[in-house]
Amino acid sequence: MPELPEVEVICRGIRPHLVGRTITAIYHSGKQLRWPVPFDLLCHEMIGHQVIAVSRRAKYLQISLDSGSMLIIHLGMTGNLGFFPPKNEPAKHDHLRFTLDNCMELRYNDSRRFGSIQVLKSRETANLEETVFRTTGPEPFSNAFSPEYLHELAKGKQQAVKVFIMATQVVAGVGNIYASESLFRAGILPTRKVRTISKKDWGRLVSAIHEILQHAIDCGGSTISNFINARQEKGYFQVNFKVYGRQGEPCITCQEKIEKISLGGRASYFCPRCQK
DNA sequence: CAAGTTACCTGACGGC
DNA sequence: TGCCGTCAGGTAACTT
Repeated sequence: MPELPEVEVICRGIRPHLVGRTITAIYHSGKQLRWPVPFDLLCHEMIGHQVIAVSRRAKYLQISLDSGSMLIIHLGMTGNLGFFPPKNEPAKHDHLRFTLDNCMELRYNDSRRFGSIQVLKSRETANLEETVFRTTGPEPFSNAFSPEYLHELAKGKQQAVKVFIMATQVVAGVGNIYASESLFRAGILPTRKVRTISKKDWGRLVSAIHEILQHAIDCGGSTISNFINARQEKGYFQVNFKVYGRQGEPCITCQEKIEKISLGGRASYFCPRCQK
């Protein structure tokens, strides 16, 4: 489900309801996510502790506790978080429920179970950039994500640019939808080999990624099938899709038919006239 | 090495 | 109505 904008929307949505709250109980469906859920550790590090911060790095949510420990949550393709009164019956695929001291529950729902939950003890939360995020590229809104950085990293590489910008080692948080949309905005074909892209075009792409991601965050993310924010509201960026899911339809700019191809095993959409 | 493919899992949808 | 194949917002572990 979520790319960077959706994770950011969830992060901002849950933060005011979670910071300052103490976890009083945790329930687990018993089902494994991407990795087994470290349930005993989760209970030990969280129950009786207060949440002091909620943040995002790449597509991961970071929940910091007053014990110094940290919960790192990835939502995979179909994961979501929301608050519910405990008397509400848990939904199918609610795999974790965190009861709070204000009698609400934070629930983690994930039908495909591609998401993950990690618990870091206090001494493991220092230098996350050298440990957990050692192989994760810069945030797209950071200064490190520059045309110079991309141009240097692309030297000698044969990779298609769409596969390149979706690689988490290159830049964090750009998934399948926003990769296609950003390349359309930048006027670059998704199949272009990265070694052939000029620094000027990398500049266009960096700007396009900034604009697309920011617009999507402002729209509350994209809701394709089931994305909803912490208040159970849908995002509406999907009405702004210019190429994603529009194969066969006319390009918004030139009326040429939008094409769909597969790159790196992922559906990729582009305008064969506007993108070069 | 880089680059391409497969696996993980459930649900929705289209064709028959 | 249902059965089957395909596809889906991600990522890591394979193979080539």
